[in-house]
Amino acid sequence: MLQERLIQTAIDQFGRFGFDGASTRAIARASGTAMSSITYHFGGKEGLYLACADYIAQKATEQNAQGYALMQQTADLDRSTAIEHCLAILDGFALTMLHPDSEGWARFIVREQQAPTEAFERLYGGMMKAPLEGFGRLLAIIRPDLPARERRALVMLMFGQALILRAGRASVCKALGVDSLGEREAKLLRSQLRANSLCILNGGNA
Amino acid sequence: MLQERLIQTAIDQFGRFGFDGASTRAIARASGTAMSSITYHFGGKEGLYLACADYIAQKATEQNAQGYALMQQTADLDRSTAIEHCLAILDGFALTMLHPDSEGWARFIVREQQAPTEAFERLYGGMMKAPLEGFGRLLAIIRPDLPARERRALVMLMFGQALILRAGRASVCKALGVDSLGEREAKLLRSQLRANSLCILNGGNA
DNA sequence: GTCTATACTACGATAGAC
DNA sequence: GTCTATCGTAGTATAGAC
Repeated sequence: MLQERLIQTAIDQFGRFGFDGASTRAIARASGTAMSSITYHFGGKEGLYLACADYIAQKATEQNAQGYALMQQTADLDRSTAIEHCLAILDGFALTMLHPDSEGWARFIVREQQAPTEAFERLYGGMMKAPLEGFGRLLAIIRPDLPARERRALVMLMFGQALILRAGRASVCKALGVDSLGEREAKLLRSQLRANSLCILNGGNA
Repeated sequence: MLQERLIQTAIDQFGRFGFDGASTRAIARASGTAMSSITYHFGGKEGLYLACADYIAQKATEQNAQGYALMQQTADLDRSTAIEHCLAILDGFALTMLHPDSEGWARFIVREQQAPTEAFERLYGGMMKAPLEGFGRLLAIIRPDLPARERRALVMLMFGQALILRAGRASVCKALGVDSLGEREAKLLRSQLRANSLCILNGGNA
């Protein structure tokens, strides 16, 4: 479909060059159509930008369906099961951050976080709010000693460990002495993330 | 000085709009000079961009002088002192990420990490390499059980917890239910970061 | 629906006055 | 060293053909 092709190209270009740096001409050309198609389908450059945010949120939600499942029925979970769910969710997030496919849209999101616009509202509501709150509910089971405020802070810090794999990718590569993160590095980082997370989750009882 | 004013303005504009999105005209205008001054002093837009990277690395190094001090003499430290040094360094990094002043140049760096250019080489060599390696040496004292490879991964994951306070600022604010991170939130996040880090550093012995 | 053609604005680089 | 003026290029938006 033309609209989808335009959006996919646009996500890459907006992520790479930013809203101002990307050009509708180049996006249209790379999508094999004329620039005025963007005006027709999305009303202009800004409409296309917002459509990109919606598209990312929708695709991410679809792709992370099993992660969502782990966060839904949190009512009657025992502690060790909740811990395994947390570890699985974090590992899933790390896998996404490590996966080459996330490069394009992750750039888009990281850029939005630096200077949030209307597009960020759609991204947060569409793909972040539910997972973060679900993770927080699991934490409530695992660390009942922590007040809700501390729990919310803890959620973000734990996700930060995985976020750096994308947002600080260049530094991670340098620090590990590699040009890119391959299978070997992914394995290393994921197992270290799991170990760290276990320490943190058990922190209240250590 | 005119050159410094140009650089400071440019860091803000490049960080906000990216290399292509920022305009030399706007940078010059906001600095109270003509666009051709950029050509004269820096050779052009790209020269100004690289000068920004050098400026950031230099200022960050100056400002973090005490953090560097904590990482130099690592030879004969006992374990609990090394732990306190690690916690202090991480807290210093978190403080920088939380400080409003870092907003401008942090945006510049986060952007560079997404699509590294020559400027990233200067940033890494000028302000990241030494701190990350120093932190790694402290970790070698604290967690002698960990191989060097695992240690390097651990360093990055730990810094990730603090990095999200800048790179994922918009999400952190949303998750905490605030519009911006004030004193209250800073205190909360820093103490939770300290608690997490203690758990991780003691992980090998728990 | 998708194209071409056009109007208008802004960009970076550079030459030359002072 | 800093300015103004100008050139060539590229941006978005829009009108109108098909």
